[in-house]
Amino acid sequence: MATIEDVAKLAGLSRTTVSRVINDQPYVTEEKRQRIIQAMNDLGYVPNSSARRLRSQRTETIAVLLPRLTNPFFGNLIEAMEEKASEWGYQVIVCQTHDSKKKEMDYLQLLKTKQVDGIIMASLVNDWEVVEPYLESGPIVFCNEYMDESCIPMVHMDHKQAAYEATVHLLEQGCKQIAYVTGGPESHLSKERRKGFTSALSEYNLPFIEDMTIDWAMDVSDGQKVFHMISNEFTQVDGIFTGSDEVAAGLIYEAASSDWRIPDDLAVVGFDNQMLSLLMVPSVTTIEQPVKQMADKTVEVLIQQLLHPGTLPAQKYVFPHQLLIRNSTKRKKLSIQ
Amino acid sequence: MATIEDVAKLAGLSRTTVSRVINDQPYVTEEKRQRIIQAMNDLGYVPNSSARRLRSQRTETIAVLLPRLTNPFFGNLIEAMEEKASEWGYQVIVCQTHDSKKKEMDYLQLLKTKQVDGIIMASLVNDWEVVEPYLESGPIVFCNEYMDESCIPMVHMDHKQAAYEATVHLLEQGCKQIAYVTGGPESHLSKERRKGFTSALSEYNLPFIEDMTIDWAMDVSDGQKVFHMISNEFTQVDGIFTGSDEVAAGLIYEAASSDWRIPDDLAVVGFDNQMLSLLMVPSVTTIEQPVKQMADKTVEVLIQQLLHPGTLPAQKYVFPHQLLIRNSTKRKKLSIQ
DNA sequence: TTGTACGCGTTATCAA
DNA sequence: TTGATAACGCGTACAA
Repeated sequence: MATIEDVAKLAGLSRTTVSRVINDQPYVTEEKRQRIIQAMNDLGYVPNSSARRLRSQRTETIAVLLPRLTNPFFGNLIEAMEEKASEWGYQVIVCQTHDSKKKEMDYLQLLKTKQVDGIIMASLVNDWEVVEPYLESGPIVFCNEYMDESCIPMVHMDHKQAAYEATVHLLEQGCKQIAYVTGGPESHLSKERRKGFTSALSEYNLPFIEDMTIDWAMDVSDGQKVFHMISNEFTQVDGIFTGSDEVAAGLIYEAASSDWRIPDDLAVVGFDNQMLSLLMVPSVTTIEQPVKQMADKTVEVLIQQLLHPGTLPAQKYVFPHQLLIRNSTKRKKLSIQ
Repeated sequence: MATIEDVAKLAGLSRTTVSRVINDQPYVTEEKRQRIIQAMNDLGYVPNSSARRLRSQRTETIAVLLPRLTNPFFGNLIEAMEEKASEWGYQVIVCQTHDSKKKEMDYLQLLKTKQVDGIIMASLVNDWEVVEPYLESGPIVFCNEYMDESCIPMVHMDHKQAAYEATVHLLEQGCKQIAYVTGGPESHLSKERRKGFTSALSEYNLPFIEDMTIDWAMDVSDGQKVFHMISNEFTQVDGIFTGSDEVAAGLIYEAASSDWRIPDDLAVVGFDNQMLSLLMVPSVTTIEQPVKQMADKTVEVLIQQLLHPGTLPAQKYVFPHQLLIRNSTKRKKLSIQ
């Protein structure tokens, strides 16, 4: 492994001069610059990143915390983040918390130990008071998840409003008994969604029925289970608000081999507008999130803070969503009425 | 930022002793150990990772190169890899090459610059001769992709055999004109698949027709385009071998709004057994890959090399696949015959 | 325009 | 059982 010292010796110059060439600094004669470049090539020299990090106190690496990559929403998110970060010369470390408080804390340690310059939290299961101290070690930005009491930049959409709109849509289709199906931990985000759901209900003078709430549904197979629960125990349910397209898909898949008709017996809305939701038969009404824009903005905001600390207010960046009405809720009965 | 020096001073001991405590080394009195632990807590001391890296020449980080995370196969792959790596205390850097030779090389540089200890290549677009020199800087393991001329560990399944079986299945269903649809660069892997495809054809005395080959289909929307090409230009086609479930899904989706019946007019096989392939109507016949096992083995092999260099032969680990026959190829006509 | 010398924070060696 | 000291490889005041 050739070091800067080796290059200097071979070129008959000092480490300093070599360093200047490496970092494109002025005050080096063209002739010597060439001699050094030659020497670097001859030796196959590459600057040692660990030494640079120690010296500069910067790693040019960020960590992205998220629950799990299996969820395509996060897959898309990190894909866009990696691309954006790479444009700025930053590496991205993937950190799957699996909604575990401990794992989330472990990954936050990356900031303290200086393995990363900053952190994006798209997973948030710990309370703010335990996260906050890490801010001393570097910037943190929330993406998707959010928390009012914190004072850091947040990039997300209005989940409350989105849930509200989806629920109103179900009600407009004539649903009288809507089940609320969600998954993952009780995060601030999921609370917001629930608020939107209930506020739509109360607008239609309907109560929120705790019995018709399921809080463990995260993927397709959970969706299948949900359908069986409903068709066995809650036969009066005629609409479902779902926190994910996967759950909605599992539900619809299972309904196909029953005598329940979707949307007429059961209207279903998903969330995220995954490819899946378009391809299902019937296609799934869902909420479109501007994933790429949110990812780009998040990385931008974080890197901005790294490059120019303290110049950015702890702003909220709220992105627009869109309710995509598809066949899983379009009731024919109604259009005839 | 407290350093080891600060801790030493506060505890009234030397850096060396503190270092011993940090690294759980013997030869420290219990009393002094406690004093040091106390001091560390008081100062909120955390060892600086950059300094450790420089000193130890190890980063405890690996890079995973892959084409893109949008493809759920790679999403699942890296999810499993991150989990496994995390068990060993290793960080994972995501590197999306987008099938670009340049990006692939750029990411390989991480090894040279000592930003990572080792690399997993699940993307492989460069020739072996340009990849090989990087082996000097650390171990590389192939996953999914492979290359006979190389001499490093490879973890994958038998794509040739898988493609062969899928094609034979189409032929058994009575297909006479099978289109070959693939995407991405001409990798060794895709060549293997094609070999399997052609060898099945020739076994049934059918020629490989270059005209009925499409090499740019990678996702759902490409699948839709493919269907239109076929229904407009190649109406004689009655079966399709597809390199991905996404393409198969797009094709099937588009066929639904035409007068083509699947599988009777057109039988379709996918690849990877994504959730999607099960949920489509009709469900998609596909090849199941043992993603998690492959991911685990790959990480295991790489870390093995990091911990005990030179103890492992450059073996191939070939995992079994499985042809899952579903409705997109099960012809009713035939079962009556 | 170039070089000397120090420090970034750790750990390993060796002597006490 | 403990500590002084020398690396690890690089960047940068400061001096020349």
